[in-house]
Amino acid sequence: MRLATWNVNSLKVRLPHLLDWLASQQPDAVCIQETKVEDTKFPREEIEAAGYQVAFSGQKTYNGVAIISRSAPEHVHAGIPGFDDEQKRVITATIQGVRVVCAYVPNGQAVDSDKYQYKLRWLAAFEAWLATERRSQPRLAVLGDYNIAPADEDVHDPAAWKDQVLCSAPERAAFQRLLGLGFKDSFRLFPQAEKSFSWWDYRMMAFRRKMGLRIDHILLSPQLAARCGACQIDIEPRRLERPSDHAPVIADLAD
DNA sequence: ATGGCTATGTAGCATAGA
Repeated sequence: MRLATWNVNSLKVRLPHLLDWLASQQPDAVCIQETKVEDTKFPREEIEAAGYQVAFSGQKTYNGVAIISRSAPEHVHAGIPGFDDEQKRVITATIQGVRVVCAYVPNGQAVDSDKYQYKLRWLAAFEAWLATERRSQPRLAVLGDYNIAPADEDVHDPAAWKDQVLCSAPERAAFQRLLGLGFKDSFRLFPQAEKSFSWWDYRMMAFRRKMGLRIDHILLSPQLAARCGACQIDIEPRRLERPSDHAPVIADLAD
């Protein structure tokens, strides 16, 4: 089973890239973030024509998440239960017996901002919910844009990013608490090239200069981690015309 | 160098991203 996550930064603009990528990579399920589209305007037909099914939770302009899968998504649920949030950041579905959580963690803007406080509150609610899910779902995968670079090796310039949003100690601690629930960061289950990143700023030719961060992650419960044979970041879509600023991350699980 | 791109909503720029 091939699982993937990709922040597309507008599903409308990136739909051609996504359809090409589905055809070339043949994933079984893809978690999409920043669709930026209302549910009534979701491009369902185009994706279904490519042989995939969809579950989505979106809004105008901002946020928005979707799960695209070969087989029918079952037991679909949007949001974090018990956490009141107008921002559409989570959708969950069972696919081929795997409970798949697609998450778009708040960016946080700056460590001294209200949005940063919202990010930390959001992460606390997310952790509490995943702790309960872990008990009932042995095959649990949490994919998405975490907006957290877990360690300095995930940052092109750790000194410049020290204590900045995406890299601050409270955010990294929140990420470690998720790992503390028993999840594995699938990317780090394997040897990886240095300067492996999943996001590069649009400005300053950051991609060409390899100035990025690794903030998109695939967390796997122990039972799934034991089945994981590979995890990679596919930077090819970042080279295209009018790319998303994020690259997809792919994990392969043995059947 | 505190900018530098890009997308959206909306018709000039403001907001947000990371």
